[in-house]
Amino acid sequence: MRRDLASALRGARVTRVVVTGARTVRRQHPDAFAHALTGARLGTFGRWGKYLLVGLDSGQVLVAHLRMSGQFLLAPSGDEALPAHTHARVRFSDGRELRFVDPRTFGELFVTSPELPELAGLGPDALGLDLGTFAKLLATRRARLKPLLLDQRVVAGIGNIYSDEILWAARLRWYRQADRLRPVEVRRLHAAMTAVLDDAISHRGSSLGDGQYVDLSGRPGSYQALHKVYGQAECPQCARPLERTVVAQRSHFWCRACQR
DNA sequence: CGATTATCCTGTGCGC
DNA sequence: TGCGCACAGGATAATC
Repeated sequence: MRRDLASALRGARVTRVVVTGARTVRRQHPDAFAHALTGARLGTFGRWGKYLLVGLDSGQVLVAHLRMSGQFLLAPSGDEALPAHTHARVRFSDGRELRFVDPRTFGELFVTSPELPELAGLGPDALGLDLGTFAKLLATRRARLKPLLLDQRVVAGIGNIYSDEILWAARLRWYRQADRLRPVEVRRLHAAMTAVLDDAISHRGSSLGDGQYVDLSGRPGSYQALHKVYGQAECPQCARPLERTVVAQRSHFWCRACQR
């Protein structure tokens, strides 16, 4: 999504902002949000974990999180048909319009200072975390691996799908304690984290049956076809039925034979 | 520090 | 077909 936004909107000038969903812009008054954005030119497009960071020429930053059901959709000039659950619209000087669509309204948008005070406490991004730093981070945590990978304060950017895929690729069980991994296991976990996330991004993400996640043009990703365990019935390695266990209030899929 | 639970919402798919 | 229920990509506050 970051890459899509960057290639479509770098340098675009905001001419009008309409907020129709108060829950979507809830950290600040919608009028203040609209005011901070109107007239700004979009410059840089960053990402920290699951947060999208759009640098504005005003020096401020537009922060977005899609949460469970959020979508960014870019409509061509003249397209007036609004999708259901459109909560915010950002119009550009060339007539195009960026829509934030979000049925469950968990997603959010806000404009803040480049110091990103709202994101204090967010851990380092999972991509770009070197092995040594990752190993130190694990060595200080007693938590089990599945909850640890989901904890954005520890490592930012891994959700329920990818934590399952990463643990399977690393051949590690969800309840292994982070500070008790052997060095070879830490290396496997780090390699799996990097490989799974890189692969998922190059396949443009995972879109499940209800098509919630789509790209800026409304097209689904294709990584779901490569899921090894998430939502699957049997292990692609050993063909045995996968376990499905509730961990940290989420469904976790794992193989009793292949993961230790 | 770590785990567990409830909560914020709407849509979908299932069994009956 | 219609109804009630379980469940869904996430994060956070409260509680133990």
